[in-house]
Amino acid sequence: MAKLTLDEIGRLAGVSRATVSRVVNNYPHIRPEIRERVQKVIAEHGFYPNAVARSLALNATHIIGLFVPNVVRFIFADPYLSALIPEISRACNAHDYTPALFLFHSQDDEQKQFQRILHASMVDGLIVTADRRDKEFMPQLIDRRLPFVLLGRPSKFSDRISYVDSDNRGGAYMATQHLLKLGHRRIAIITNSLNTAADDRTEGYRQALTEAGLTFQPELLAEGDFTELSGFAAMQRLIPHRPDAVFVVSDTMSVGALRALNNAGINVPRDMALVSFDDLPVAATTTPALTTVRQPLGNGALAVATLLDIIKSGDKAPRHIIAPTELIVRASCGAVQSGLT
Amino acid sequence: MAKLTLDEIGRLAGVSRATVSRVVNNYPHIRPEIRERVQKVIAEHGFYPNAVARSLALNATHIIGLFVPNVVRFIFADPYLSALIPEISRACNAHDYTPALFLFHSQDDEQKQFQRILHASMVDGLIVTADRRDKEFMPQLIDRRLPFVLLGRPSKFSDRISYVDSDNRGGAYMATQHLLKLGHRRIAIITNSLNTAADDRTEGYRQALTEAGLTFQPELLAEGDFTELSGFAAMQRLIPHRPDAVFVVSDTMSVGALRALNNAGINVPRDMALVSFDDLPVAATTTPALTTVRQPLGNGALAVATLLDIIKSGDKAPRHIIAPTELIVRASCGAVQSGLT
DNA sequence: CTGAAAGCGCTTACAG
DNA sequence: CTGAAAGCGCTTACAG
Repeated sequence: MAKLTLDEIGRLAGVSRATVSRVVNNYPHIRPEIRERVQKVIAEHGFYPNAVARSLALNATHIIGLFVPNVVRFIFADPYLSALIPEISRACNAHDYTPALFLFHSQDDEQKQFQRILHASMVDGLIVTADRRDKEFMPQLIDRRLPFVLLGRPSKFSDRISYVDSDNRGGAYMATQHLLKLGHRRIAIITNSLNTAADDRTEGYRQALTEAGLTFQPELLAEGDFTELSGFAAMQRLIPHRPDAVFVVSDTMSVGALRALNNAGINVPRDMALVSFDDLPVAATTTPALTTVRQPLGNGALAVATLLDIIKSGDKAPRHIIAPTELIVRASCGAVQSGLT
Repeated sequence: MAKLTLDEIGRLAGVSRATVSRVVNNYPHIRPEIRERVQKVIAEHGFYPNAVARSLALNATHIIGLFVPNVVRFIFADPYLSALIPEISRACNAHDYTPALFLFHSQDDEQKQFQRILHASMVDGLIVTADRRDKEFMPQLIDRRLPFVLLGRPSKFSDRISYVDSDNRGGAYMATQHLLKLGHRRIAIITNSLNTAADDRTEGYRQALTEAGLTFQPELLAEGDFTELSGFAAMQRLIPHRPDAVFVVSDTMSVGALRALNNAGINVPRDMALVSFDDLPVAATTTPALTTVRQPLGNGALAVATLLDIIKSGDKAPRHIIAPTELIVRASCGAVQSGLT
């Protein structure tokens, strides 16, 4: 079947293409008999408006881009992206938008394509995952006035950028406070300095310590890089310093940490309390940590909703969404405590 | 900066928009001084052709869709999609195509969007992941003449469809033969009937048994559903039948199988040989099976290449790509045997 | 309520 | 080698 156009449908129904267009777009003021005549022709012959022509006329494509600089970091680290992509897809489907992928595997990729994405008008907006290398992109993105939402707190320009972030500081604060309430005093942290999420979690940890009258002990902080292996190594470095509890800023690293504890014959939770921060909106298949901070709402879906709000309202005022976290206490007490901070 | 058009660049350079278009598209027969004049204007003011207008004029969008019916199956099963998506993205980037996602989370999603994808001309082609529910889509896809490539062997219409598949039968045959050579005779299989990949792997297993003069023992076959947990349960059902080796048709299920063996105090590989089939093109972070069948080339990249070949050549003759598998022997012998079948 | 016409920003056959 | 013009398939202000 050849693709039909508005013109041809119009001819078949004995009306102009303008009228067919109006029928298709549910424009209200059309004589009922005309509307029906057109609808009948469409039902018989099938008609699907050409999306490209529509986009050109309306200057909007209904496509939003997922822009991920530095993908490699994710692929070899944790399943963040794997959870994010289906979530964004789902949210887009619900709003009749199509997600396009701009995952950059090399600096080369980035250079070559960023300008094109920015200027070719093929997307109505962008969801950008935060990365240390943000800074290169942000000024241009801001300048271009292309609607976009950052996933994660930006390290710069926060007042001029819309973003969706987890309450990393609050979650880490809850986690640490939980450990303090259990009576622990030598609470270690496995963290890193790869993104603002880790920064904020470290800050929440320190804040809880300080408020409890404890001073931060540098030897109880070990850095990883979000991989399981780095969690393992970090825990091994911590063990000699005899922590009685550890807060791990990512679930994947906590798998490694747990293994290191097992290897050392340290039983969790009997000999050592462990709380991890779960990045995944979707329930992870295996959450190894006994107690975990996680986030009930998916940031990806929030980002889509925020982006579409910006696109549709035309109001570019920056939105800052901080999604609440909750503490899931497993093992002994088994209760689920939920709380906003 | 306002977006410039061909017309405006033309005005600035004192030429027609046709000439600017030719310069931008590297049309050869242009007087050098004119070309330079135009290029200078473009360099000064910046110009990025509007992708949508271009698509309309050329009747090609340079977008290809990744069409995944029944996503849920993947999300809760194994990391197949997580590996596939970045791979497809990468291949698209390399060819200056943009991947769009059509992941369907519900039957509703599918119904609503499939027709639109098919007819709206927003994609130049589709990569479709094979699924038991293919049959609903295939006839329409074929009818519509939209170029597409199936990832996996179709259960129907194979002669009229282009597809990229792993050599599942060959790989399973190799795996089983390997176990036979090691002297095993009671070789169990953990498989399922969820897709043709599993079917073909089961067939390769049976073929190797038959050629070795063994008869297939139904009690040595257990079904799972690609999840780790199902592998665990399947292994538990097999243990009473005292296999001396087991071939697991997916890596994820083999993790579960391994756990069941551990629980039962059966040591791998000392007391029981285990070979798994690794679906992941990217080296999996943790391949638990000691010996594994895997595939060096990513099917996603092959699918992109095949699809673009169809699109660009205009030749719709079905392509059937069977990617070779190799047996990676770990543990004791440690050698890597590679072979086509 | 409906149609003719202009416009969205490109490409390219055609004429010169 | 270059430009005027038609065309891609829609939308919508304008006129009636």
